[in-house]
Amino acid sequence: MDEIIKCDHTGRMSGDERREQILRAAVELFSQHGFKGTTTKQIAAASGVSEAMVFRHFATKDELYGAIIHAKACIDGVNKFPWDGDPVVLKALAEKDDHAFFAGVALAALNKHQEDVAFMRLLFYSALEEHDLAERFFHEFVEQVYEFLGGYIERRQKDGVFRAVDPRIVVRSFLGMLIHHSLNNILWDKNRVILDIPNEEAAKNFADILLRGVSAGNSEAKRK
Amino acid sequence: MDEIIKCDHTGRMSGDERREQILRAAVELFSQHGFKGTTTKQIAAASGVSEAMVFRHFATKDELYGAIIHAKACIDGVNKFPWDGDPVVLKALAEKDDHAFFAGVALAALNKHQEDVAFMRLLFYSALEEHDLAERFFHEFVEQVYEFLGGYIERRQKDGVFRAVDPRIVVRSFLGMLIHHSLNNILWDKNRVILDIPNEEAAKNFADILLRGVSAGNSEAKRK
DNA sequence: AAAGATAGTGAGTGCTTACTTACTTTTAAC
DNA sequence: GTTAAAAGTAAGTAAGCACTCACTATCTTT
Repeated sequence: MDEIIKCDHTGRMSGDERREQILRAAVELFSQHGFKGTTTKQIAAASGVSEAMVFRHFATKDELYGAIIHAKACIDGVNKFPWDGDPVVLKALAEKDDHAFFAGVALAALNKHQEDVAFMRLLFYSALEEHDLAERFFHEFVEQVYEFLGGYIERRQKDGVFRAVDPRIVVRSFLGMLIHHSLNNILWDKNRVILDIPNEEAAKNFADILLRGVSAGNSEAKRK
Repeated sequence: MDEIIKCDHTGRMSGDERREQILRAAVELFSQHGFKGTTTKQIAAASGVSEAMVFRHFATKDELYGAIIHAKACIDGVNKFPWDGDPVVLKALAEKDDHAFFAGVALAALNKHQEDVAFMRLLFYSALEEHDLAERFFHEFVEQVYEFLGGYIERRQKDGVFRAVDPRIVVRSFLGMLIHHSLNNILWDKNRVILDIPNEEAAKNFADILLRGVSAGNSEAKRK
């Protein structure tokens, strides 16, 4: 009869609601202090419940970590490219508009990094601590990015637009620019002392440098 | 009279010797498991002494970490560029041989990263855990790299050889290629599944892409 | 209103942590 | 050869850790 939306953060919650809240708190804390640097007590406090409740939902701390991986991988879409469905990128891809394509990919990636700092930090912690997330992320996501971007570059090489370089080196260079830029903003230069530019500008510049860097030369044809 | 060199690793050591051994063990362990993931018991065991000895040399775990920072920063030369004193880079710098310069810088950096994986990991842990090392490294090293490389780029722009781009973006792109490549090899793709090339080749390719990417062009500019 | 299920807790468990104390062994200077 | 400093340790300590258990409060179903 009365289907009141439960938005009170204080009282008793349904199992699923509480489970998600614990998960959210754990993501935040693990991303801030790492797996070993976060205590179950902290997680309980951040979720507004007793420690016992945390262990009712997740048998061990490791299982909680595993659930985070699952949630991030399946729901949040680790398997999905940040530029998936982006009309600008899609159009550029179809029309072989190199600059729009690489700038679009770059912008989508930079925006994603900026929006989900917690996930970025989690990813780096998991790589250092050698948890599953890092390996999984690498195989399920990074390798596909190399395939996708590398494939595009290969096609453009066949078109005679890009010069002959190992496409994987080109992808590495490009991802290097993007990820290093985001990493700088997240980890080292949070106040953007060295370089403070909007993502749009950064994306354009990175795409520009890369494309000029791999173009077959200006005298030749551009499009086939 | 008898000045026998002490090289036995088993028996009693002088204070300084033991201190250094503890430091070495701590560097290795902190770089592997992070600050919070390493116990003083582990450090003691790895140094071949009791835990009490660790605390005789370093009053707290934090002080031990501080000593590592100091050692890495002052002795190991965080303030020094990996390419400092490199004859190839020096010659290229004097002769304004752009490709030799950037390839030389890249190679020196990549080699340094490969040789001192422990330091790289320590640096990333400290950035995530927000210890002093990260901030110090940034201010005492990274900012100088931007100044050094940015200065070179600026000069070449005045020479009319490089096109007009914010030099800091160029530096970020270049460092991005280098650091991301090393990071990939250290953290994610240890078996070099995606890309397995010697540092020389990587350095050449990165320099190549960057230089073509920022060159003023032999006939005409491309955009704008 | 009774009953069963579920949300929730306080007060533990045994183990590990960073750090200490009281004590013994080795070295070296006189 | 005595002695005093320095190298070294075994056996602690209190606090903190992941995790448990016995129990209560609240909701839902009938």
